[in-house]
Formats: sequence, C-alpha cells, structure tokens
Amino acid sequence: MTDTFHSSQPIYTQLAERIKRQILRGELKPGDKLPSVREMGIQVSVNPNTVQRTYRELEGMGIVETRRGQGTFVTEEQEVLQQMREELKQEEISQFVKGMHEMGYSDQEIEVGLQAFLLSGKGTNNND
Amino acid sequence: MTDTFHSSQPIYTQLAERIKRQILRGELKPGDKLPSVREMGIQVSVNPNTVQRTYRELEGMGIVETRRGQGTFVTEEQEVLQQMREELKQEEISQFVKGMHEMGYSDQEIEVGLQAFLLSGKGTNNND
Amino acid sequence: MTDTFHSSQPIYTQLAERIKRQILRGELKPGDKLPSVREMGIQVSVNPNTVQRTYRELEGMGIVETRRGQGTFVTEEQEVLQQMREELKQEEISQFVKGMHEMGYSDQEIEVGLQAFLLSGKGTNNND
Amino acid sequence: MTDTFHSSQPIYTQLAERIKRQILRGELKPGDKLPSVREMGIQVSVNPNTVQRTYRELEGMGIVETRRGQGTFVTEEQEVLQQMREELKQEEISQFVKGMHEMGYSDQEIEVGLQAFLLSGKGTNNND
DNA sequence: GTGGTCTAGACCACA
DNA sequence: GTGGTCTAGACCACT
Repeated sequence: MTDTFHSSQPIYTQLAERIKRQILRGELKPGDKLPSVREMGIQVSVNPNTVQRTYRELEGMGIVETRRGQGTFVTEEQEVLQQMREELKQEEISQFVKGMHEMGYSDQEIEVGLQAFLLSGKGTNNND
Repeated sequence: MTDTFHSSQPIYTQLAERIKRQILRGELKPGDKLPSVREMGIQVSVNPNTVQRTYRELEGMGIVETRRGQGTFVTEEQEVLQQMREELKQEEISQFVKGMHEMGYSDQEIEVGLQAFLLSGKGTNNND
Repeated sequence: MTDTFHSSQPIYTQLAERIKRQILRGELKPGDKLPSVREMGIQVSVNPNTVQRTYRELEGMGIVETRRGQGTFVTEEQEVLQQMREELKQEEISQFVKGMHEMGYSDQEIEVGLQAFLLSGKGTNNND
Repeated sequence: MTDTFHSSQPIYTQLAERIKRQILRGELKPGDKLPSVREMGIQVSVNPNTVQRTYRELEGMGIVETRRGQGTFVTEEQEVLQQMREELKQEEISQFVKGMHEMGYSDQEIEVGLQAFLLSGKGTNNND
C-alpha cells in the first residue's frame, strides 16, 4: 500500500474510498484507531492537510469519530457501517459498469457475462 | 498517461492489458501504428526492452503485427480482435468479482446489485 | 558441446533447435530436467537471459514446462512431442533441399540420388 | 565465412569440402586461383600447414592444380569437376540421411517427406 | 528512423 | 538454488 493515487478523482476522495474498503475488508474494525493525519500522510505520501480533509469527510458521513487529543476512530455504529457498505457497493458497481461501457460492452453482455461467471463457480464465494 | 505501473503483475503484462483496452475503446483502431518501442518507453517511462516484450507478447496473440523497419500495427483481423474482446470481458468481470468478494460482498449481493443498477438506467448504455 | 553458434539465425532459435534435436535423439527424455538457465548459459557460453528466452520460446510451444523454483522440464505430453517431430522433419528436409539447390543440384537429382542411396542400403535404418 | 570448424571430422577434410562447395556454388570457377595457403590460413583461422594438406588432397583428386611460383588453381577439366559433383552429392545425401536417422526418422519418413516437399513446390528449383 | 538480438548485472519470488 | 523481470546500453537488419 505504498502506491500513489491515479484516477482523476480528488485525492481526498480516493483516500476516503480506500479507508472505507479497509473497513469492509476488516483491516480496520469498528473502534479501531486510524493513523494520525501526519502518520497517514507519510504512509500514503500525501499532504497531512489532505488527510485531514479526508477524515473530515468521513466524519461527516458518521463513519469515523474524532476525539480531541486521542485521534480518529472507526465508528462502532453498525447502522452507519451498514449504510456505508450499501453505498460502496453501489459505487463499485457503478464504476465497474462505467468502465465496461467505455470499452464498448453492452449492458446485456455485462449481465450475462457476470451470471455465467458466478454460475461457473470460478468465484467460489457464494456466501460470506 | 504519464503514470507508472502499480500492481504486482509484470509491467509488460500490464502494458499489454492497457493497449488491449485502448483498442477496445477505439483509441487504437485496426491498422493503426503503435508508438515505437522507444517512444512508448518514454511515454510510460519503462525500458524499451520491456515495451518490446509487450509488443512481442501481443504479436504472439495476433493482436498486433510488426513490420521490420516500419513499426508495430494493430491487426486488421476482426476475428482476433473479437476473441480478445471476449477474453478481456472475462478478465474484467473476474477482477471485479474478486474485488467485491474481498470486500465481503456475496455473489447474490453482486448480482442483484448489478441488475438493479442496470435496470435503474443509471448506466444508459443498453446497446452500443 | 562447448561450441558456439554460427548461422545468421538468432542464438535463442538455434539453441531451441538444438534442444529439440536432443529430445528427438533421446538425449533428453520426457520429464527430464533441462540445465538451469545459468548452467546452460555456461555450457553454451551465452548469457542466461538468452537461454531463458529459448526456454520461454519452447514453453510457448508446449515442449517444455517450467516450475518456479524447480527448473525447466521436457513435457510428457506425447502429442506435443509428436507434432514437434513432424515440424522438425519438415525443417530438416527444407534446409537440406535448400542447400542442395545452392550447390546447383536439381530436384530430380536430389530425389533420385536419395532413392538410390536408401535402396543401396548404405543407411541400413529401414525402421526404428 | 569467418567461422571456425565444428564437426568431428579433421579440419583439412572439412576445409576441402568447403572448397568443393564453393566450386559448385560458382564462388570459385574453373581456372580461378585459390587464396595462398597463408592467406587462406588467415581467412579461416587455421594453420597454413593444414591448408597445405587440404590443397594436396584436392590436388590428389585432380580438383585443383598447383603451379610452382604461381599458386593453386581450380582445374578446368570438366570431367573431374563432374565427378566431384556426383561424389559430393552422395556425401551430402549420406550425411543428411545419417542425421535424420540419428533423430529417429525412418527411411520411409525421409523419402515420403522429401517427395512431399518437392511436390509442394516450396523449393521452386525444378531445374538449374 | 524502425524492430530484433544480445549482454551484464540487478533484484524478486518461489521452494 | 530455481526461473522471472527489468534496466542500460550496444549492435544489427531493414527501409
């Protein structure tokens, strides 16, 4: 995770997405402390101000909570996390479809292709 | 397009994928000349030898043709390009599903989510 | 086997041919391990990268299989080896005829000469 | 032609063969002067004594003639050259067949393969 | 100019 | 150890 950022989205948005994914992946659990803005700035080689902005955004969504003098923590409110999970799913799907469209695949190709792939069992994660 | 390469895949593979996508997107059309190995090497800031390996790989798949002293060109054989299109679709879907699984989404969530998204018309590309 | 390479063909091609011949001669049997790229590089006094390209080429033809950290092995797939045998026969014949033409022998001289030679029994390998 | 010698045959034999081929190819014509033993020794990077021996052998076969103080010349006697042509044909065929046998090809495979090749017209030298 | 080959040398991943 | 990748730099062949 020492990469830099690539897409045309603002960096703070990308960083927020990345943190959301880490939460979903379980790399960050409810109640966990996020790295300090300075620390995170170094880790992802980004200006601490940008990290600050990211944390503010996430706080606005209720995903993290800032406690003065202690740091920033992943919320323990399941409801919020659940909602985030749903929203991120939408975003991922949206991005995926957009990318496929750009490469000229039709909605039908995408849907049929996905179904075929899932049925073929190449994914093997039928539940979680 | 001055980025560098990121995943753990070899550069020549990533570059090949990128070129395939450019063909699908229509940024490179059948018969078009690709940048020379040296030129492309500068563009993506890798060694010309690495670019050449990419071109050789693509040539092996029949996607490009090289003409000594002239350059490397996108094939005009529709059949080959068609096959590439299918293969790339599979790859994209596979990567997408893999990523979703990593974030804890089940096959069903993915499929239902996709269908809902497509039906909602947010994609608006029903054909191409 | 300490010779170097001579014709105007690229070294990696000549080395591949040499290995194919060794397989046909039975000096290398299906399942046998080839010398490591470095070892072979020393044996034939070429750069290990050149040897690797040879191995990669042979792997592309299905003639050898490489196992990371273990080495490169002659395939055990008889079908592939059989096909290789046929192709190499064509190549040998082609080269022979080409050489004879260069020395001014006509097709007829070649064919009649060969038949006479085989009938005379000087070869004594009517079967194998 | 700056190569060295490779097979297990004595060098003077190989050199003699090479010169015979040059005559057949027309690179050396009847009456032409061969390089001096010293000169030839340098050209093929071989000891002049070895060249001397080669010339002696060729002279024994009547293929070249040595004229004191002038040098060594290709004979102008067509009969001798004709005979050499026949003998060389035999040798070439013999070597070819021997090589094919070593790789496990049967007489029949060789003959059928040759006929097929000549008929396919890939050689295109039906006369000379 | 173009692609093609080869080398020397470095570093990585797998076992 | 093994193969795999990548670089830098050289030289060749084609046009």
